[in-house]
Amino acid sequence: MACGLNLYICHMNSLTEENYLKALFNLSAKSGEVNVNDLSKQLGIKMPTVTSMMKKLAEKKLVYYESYKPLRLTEKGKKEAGVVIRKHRLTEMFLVDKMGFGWEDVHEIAEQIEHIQSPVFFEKMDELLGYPKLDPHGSPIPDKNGKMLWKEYSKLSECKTGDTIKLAAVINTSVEFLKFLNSRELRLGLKMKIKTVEPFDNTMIVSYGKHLSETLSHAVCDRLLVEKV
Amino acid sequence: MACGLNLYICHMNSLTEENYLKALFNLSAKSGEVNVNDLSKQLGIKMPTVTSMMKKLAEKKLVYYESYKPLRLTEKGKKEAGVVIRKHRLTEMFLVDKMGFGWEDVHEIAEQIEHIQSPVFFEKMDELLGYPKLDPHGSPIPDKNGKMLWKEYSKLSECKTGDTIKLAAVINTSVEFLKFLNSRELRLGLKMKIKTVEPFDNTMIVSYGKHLSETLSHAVCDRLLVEKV
DNA sequence: CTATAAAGTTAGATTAGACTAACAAATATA
DNA sequence: TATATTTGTTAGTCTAATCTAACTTTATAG
Repeated sequence: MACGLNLYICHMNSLTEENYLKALFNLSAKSGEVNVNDLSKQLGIKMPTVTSMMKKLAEKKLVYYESYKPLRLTEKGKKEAGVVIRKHRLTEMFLVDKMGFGWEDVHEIAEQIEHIQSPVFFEKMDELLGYPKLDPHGSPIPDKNGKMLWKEYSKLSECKTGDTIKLAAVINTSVEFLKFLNSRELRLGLKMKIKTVEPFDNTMIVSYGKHLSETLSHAVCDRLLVEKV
Repeated sequence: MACGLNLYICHMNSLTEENYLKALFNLSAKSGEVNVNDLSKQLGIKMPTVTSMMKKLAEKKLVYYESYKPLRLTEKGKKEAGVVIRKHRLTEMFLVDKMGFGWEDVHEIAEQIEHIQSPVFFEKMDELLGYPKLDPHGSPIPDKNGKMLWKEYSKLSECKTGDTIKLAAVINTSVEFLKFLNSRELRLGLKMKIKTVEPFDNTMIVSYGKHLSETLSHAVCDRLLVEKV
């Protein structure tokens, strides 16, 4: 046997396999083509290990794998990755909304809870949360079939002076970045106006809430997704 | 490295080791002396595997191990087992009180969540629950140092005709038993009176709430802990 | 007090998932 | 185009956790 948590019938993916699928899914969404090297870096696992796992996942019909070619998830692989991401994002939402954690503190915990094998557990979360569509960082929560769709957002960095926009999602979810946003009282849903864009470094001066003139570097603006109002 | 969830600094116990510690702790509490064979049966793992794990845990100063002698946890082992059991029972309490699961449905899920490595996660649970002392089955929740103490309960099976008692805990927490108790509306905290004890098979006839005359087999009464009123 | 049964151990094999070293293919650069 | 760099693969090693087969020790029953 040996199926991770010796509780369930085996055609299940191990925790390790789930992490490969998830990483591959996320990288594909971000950068189109994904190489062994990308995945290796993303997971902090050496390339030969990644190669051999790809062969294994290809056997299980979860990825298409051909030597020296880019990696691609099969439909089955996308679905299973999507389900893990669903569990991750539902968990983040639960931790923030129902347990009072800050959005900067939930990733690490969700990273573990996403591997819990218990459909009812996540269904209950979903129900208690009122079937949310987005996680605390504005990323969409895939449906039960792992299907996920992003709304069409723009980057704040692409907006123009005079635009009025609403903060919709963060691209980077590192603790440091989120703490920075906290320190400026920048939250999702916030309406803000772009007062100036410095032409030489693309720094923006924006106003929102009590903040009448806040300066945001290009690095920051490039990591914020917004909806035009 | 390879420390289970490659997130934390290593002197940590693996999920597998935690399961051995927990099983040993629980068996010791129940039956005094614990043999390799007992632990083997409890975990569904063959004896040679148990022997080798005992040697490993002895290296880590978590158990005292001598060939052919009964197994015993060290103080350190008791503490670490206690902490896992604390996480298990806090989780069960959370699942019942905060998520609306029935007491018969929480064991499997808690069995997985108990291995989550995140002190703040369990501290938050504890806080949201108001620092409970008992889990949904009436078992004590160990403190942060893994220290646990049972109140002095009697078995219902040892009570006499005419006794008035309060249901305090269940010994067996199998789904079937808990569903049986549900079907009779038997819940912890319930006050009941013993009307008759059949002398030949120790069946009891009891009354409580709307149930004026309910018959409970010895097998049932022997798995219920009660407080005398 | 032996003989058998039960419990425990040793030795060796297996699997998943990781690694390094060495080689091969693809890509970029001079 | 030739060479160097980056990327990818192969082969082989390692560890944790499991197993089976065979042997040993302790307990049990005549």
